[in-house]
Amino acid sequence: MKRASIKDIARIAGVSVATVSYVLNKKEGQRISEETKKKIFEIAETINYVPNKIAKSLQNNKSKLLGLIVADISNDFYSSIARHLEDKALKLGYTLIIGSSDENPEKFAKLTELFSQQQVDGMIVAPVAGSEEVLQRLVDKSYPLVTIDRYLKGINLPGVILNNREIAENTTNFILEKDFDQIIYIGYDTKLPHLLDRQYGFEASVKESGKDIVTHNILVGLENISEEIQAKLKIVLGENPKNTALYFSSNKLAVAGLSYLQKTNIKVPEDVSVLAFDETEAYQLFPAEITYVKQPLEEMAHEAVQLLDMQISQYSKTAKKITLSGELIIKNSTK
Amino acid sequence: MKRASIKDIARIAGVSVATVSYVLNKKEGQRISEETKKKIFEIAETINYVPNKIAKSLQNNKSKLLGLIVADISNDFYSSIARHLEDKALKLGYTLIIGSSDENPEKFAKLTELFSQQQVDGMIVAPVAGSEEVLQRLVDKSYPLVTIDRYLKGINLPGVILNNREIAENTTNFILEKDFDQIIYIGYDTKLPHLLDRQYGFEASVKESGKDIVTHNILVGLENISEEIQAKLKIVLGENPKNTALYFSSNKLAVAGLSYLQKTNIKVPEDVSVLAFDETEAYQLFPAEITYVKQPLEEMAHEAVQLLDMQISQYSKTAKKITLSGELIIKNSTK
DNA sequence: CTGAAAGCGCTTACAG
DNA sequence: CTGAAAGCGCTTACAG
Repeated sequence: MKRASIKDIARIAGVSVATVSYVLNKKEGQRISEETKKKIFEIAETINYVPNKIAKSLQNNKSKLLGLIVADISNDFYSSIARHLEDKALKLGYTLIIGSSDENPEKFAKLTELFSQQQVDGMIVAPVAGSEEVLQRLVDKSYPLVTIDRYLKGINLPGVILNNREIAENTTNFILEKDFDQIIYIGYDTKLPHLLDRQYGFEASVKESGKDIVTHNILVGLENISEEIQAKLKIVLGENPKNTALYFSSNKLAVAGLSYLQKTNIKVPEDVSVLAFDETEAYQLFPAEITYVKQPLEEMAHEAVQLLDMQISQYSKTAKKITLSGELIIKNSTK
Repeated sequence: MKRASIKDIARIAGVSVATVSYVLNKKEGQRISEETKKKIFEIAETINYVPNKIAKSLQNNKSKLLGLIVADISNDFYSSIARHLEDKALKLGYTLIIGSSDENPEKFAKLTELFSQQQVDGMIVAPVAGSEEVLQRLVDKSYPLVTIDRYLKGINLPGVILNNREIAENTTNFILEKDFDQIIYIGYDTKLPHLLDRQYGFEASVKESGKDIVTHNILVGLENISEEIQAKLKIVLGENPKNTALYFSSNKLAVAGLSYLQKTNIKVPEDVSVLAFDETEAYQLFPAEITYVKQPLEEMAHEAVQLLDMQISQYSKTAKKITLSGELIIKNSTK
């Protein structure tokens, strides 16, 4: 069906499209008679007029669309962020286009291209390894952009980030104080700086403590996380682990690891203590309540949208970074 | 910055915009010299030309945007669906705009309005109670639309749905065969037909079986699901439940309920058996593996996008419904 | 083989 | 108080 346009209204009302446009946009300055206004509103109502934002976009070069690229929208962490971003964006009149990169730089590049074609006013991205060039190109074109969750080395992008290194150090110190015989860091085999920061923070704290303690790093790929973690935990923990701490650097890893502890009947926190990054409702189903690092997701979303909106409105063109603090929520999985 | 347009290319190449447009869109019929073609492609490349889909949209009345409205994108179930929809949509050249309704008909209406203004080519919606009128209006305007997960009474919309009633009956029969003393259905206090179908299916099967068995319905609101379920389970299960089955009609409910069993140390499946609708990775952390009804999410997404695309392309204007079957995945939470 | 021109649905500076 | 007209970046039927 053909949708009603401003032209239809003008024709029916017997005025010009300009007048209709002025009235519908409630422009001051232009003084239109109350009578005409009323007539126009009535007609718009009855013929079910819906403004065509596309036409408006073309005119004023603002689509009111924001592109969001995450690794995978079905991941708890990202869908929570997406939800908060959606709310914040809506408040400023933006709607969200989403795409999942699957950690694939080609797909990431394709999504930026697609979004760019769709004329999004800006993008919020969780960059993948190998996407430096694509992002640099966007920045060079001064495309409004803000990173979230992640950041890349060797390229300076505006973004909101967690104090990964610092919170990793603090939380590792928290663990160290408890005098475990063995501490195991479970992370990703990755080049992504935000994850490496967690790992290095962990390692630095252990080293600094000067404690004579056994540590292991279990680093897994992105495929078969569960299988890999379970196999490696089996080796490192052995049959009868005692006085050991597990430090998981993400909720996905934690779920995989906890599942193993569950199956093998290893007691938390009696035998093994557990600390994890990020929340997930899954923790509710584990016998012990999990001590975790809480990321301020809502605040992150708020700052990200804010930062982006400022770039879009030209208030700011600098690669401003906002660092937010994680918070250790201590439960009973760490004795 | 000003983005390069087709006009810039034309000017530099010394040809008309029409020629550029033909070349860039690889239109046959128009026969342009290889030389001109090559020149145009080169210029497009060097000045970093990105086509403006907005302009194209205005011209051909196709935005290649699909609107997705779910109850809450941060919900596991919907973010999984969203992921599949994203993939399917991308294959057909569409990108996805998302919005969360929060079960609020006003917000739902606002989102449809917003998406409509953004000229989405069609919408995939999980309708909320009270959104009948808004949806009817869209249908009347023959706006391409398909429902997913949910459906409403008294309005005939194209959509893909689960065989809720049937799978509820079948799975209830599965439970009934096991001769429990008590079976408890945990569902929502709702008017949403897809959930009522599950409840009625359960009730019908129990009745039909003619078994002299105690049944309870625990129906909760949307706020404080956990607290409400836990309080009610406490009353119904008592201190020392035996030979009882719990039938959860969603994964959210199941997580809340399982969390309670966990805390109160009620053994699954020794004392209480559990069956739930939908998966969630959270189940991994529960001591017993949960028997659940698996919805074919990928297939649903596929059919939904297909159905929508057919409407958009005018192949089909009928309110076609596609019903897919749930599958009972039997694990050891049901003894 | 290529171009001039109209048009998609709006906005807005300008004129009256 | 209101309208004619140009323009946003494209596409496409038509003419040559």
